[in-house]
Amino acid sequence: MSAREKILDAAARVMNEKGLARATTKEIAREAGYSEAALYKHFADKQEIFLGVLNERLPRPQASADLVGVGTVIGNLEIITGQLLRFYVRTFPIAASIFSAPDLLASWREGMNAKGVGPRMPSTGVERYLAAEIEAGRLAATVDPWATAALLVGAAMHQAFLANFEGLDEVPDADAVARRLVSAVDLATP
Amino acid sequence: MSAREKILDAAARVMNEKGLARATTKEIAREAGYSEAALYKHFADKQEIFLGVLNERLPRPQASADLVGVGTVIGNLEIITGQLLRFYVRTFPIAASIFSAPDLLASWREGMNAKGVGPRMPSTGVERYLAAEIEAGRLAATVDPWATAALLVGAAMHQAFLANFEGLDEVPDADAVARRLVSAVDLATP
DNA sequence: TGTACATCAGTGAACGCGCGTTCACTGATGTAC
DNA sequence: TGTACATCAGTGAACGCGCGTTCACTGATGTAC
Repeated sequence: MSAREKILDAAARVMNEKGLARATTKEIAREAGYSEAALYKHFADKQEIFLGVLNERLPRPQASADLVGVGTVIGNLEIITGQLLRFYVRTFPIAASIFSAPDLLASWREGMNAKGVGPRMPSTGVERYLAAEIEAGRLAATVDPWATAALLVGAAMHQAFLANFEGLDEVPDADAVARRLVSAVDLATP
Repeated sequence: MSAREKILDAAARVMNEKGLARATTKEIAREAGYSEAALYKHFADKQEIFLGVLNERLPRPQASADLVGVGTVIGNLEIITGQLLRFYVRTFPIAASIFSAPDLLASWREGMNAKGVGPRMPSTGVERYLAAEIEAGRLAATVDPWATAALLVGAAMHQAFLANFEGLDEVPDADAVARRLVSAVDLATP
């Protein structure tokens, strides 16, 4: 593994364990097993290390397009919601940190915009899945894909927030929570 | 207004505008119109200022108990969801910041636990409201108060997060968003 | 094959700066008699 | 009423420290001929 990758791994670990405020060049270098000076052979400055972590070390949400038409819609939404709970619980600590440094947040947002990704990916993914199931005649046309996606994705993020707030690294009984959330949305079949 | 209150106001403003990372004693003092030394006449250290802001300057979620039995359940949930959107959009920047400083997060959590409040207040509030409406016979007993509250509160927080991420200070079309979210949960009447 | 040189990841030590905090002090206000 | 003293919010200047960053250097590896 290249030094660059080791440094990003180390930085991600420090950010997760000690928080952005204590993710200093000294800590990152120590964790990576290099001198502080070595960081500057691979990154222009500290902010570039953080951007590297955000862009290359945050978990990616899973795509749900391949579930269209298979199994049951409710079963699929339970799977998707479970994945979202796991995704957000791992993403939250670092992603939330960034709000303490508006400069970093702005750089990250610009980078994301340039690549056409961003924090709406999970909800637009679920929205597209629901629209496809309506199209496939497996879900009533009265279902609002945007709102339903907003509810499930939002609830997943919120549960992940609560778990992180309490110092947990996973949402307790994630699958049961996912089932209960899905059962409370309005999902008429045609 | 006492110096203590002015300092807390100033700190809250700096935290909102420049972020926790740049909320230095110098900035807070300047914003408050005092010398840095004056801060230490009213607070033991910088962390105590931050805890003061968290405990005394974060908006409080509104209670929804007084809505039971009046108007319509759906109308009330739209009002509640709209309030949640406004609550979270103002709370989010500072609350999220805290995840960059786990020490501060831990102190805050302990203080909250001691007072019996915490980040579950909005969802338990909505949950209690729904349970009361079921009790009052205005909502089917098949509705799951916990899950319904988790969906609406979660979606509100998520929409607030998206707005903040984009640098906005309010959720666009909050009332329309609230209506659409409420319409997508399963709310059978008896 | 041997030799001279170029490249480059990595380092120890130092740099200046801004941070949180403390110090000795001031001056206004209150209190005792 | 006047005087002596106590209290206390607030300050300017300084403190030491840890931060991000740079510097001159090393030594291993690759390359030309």
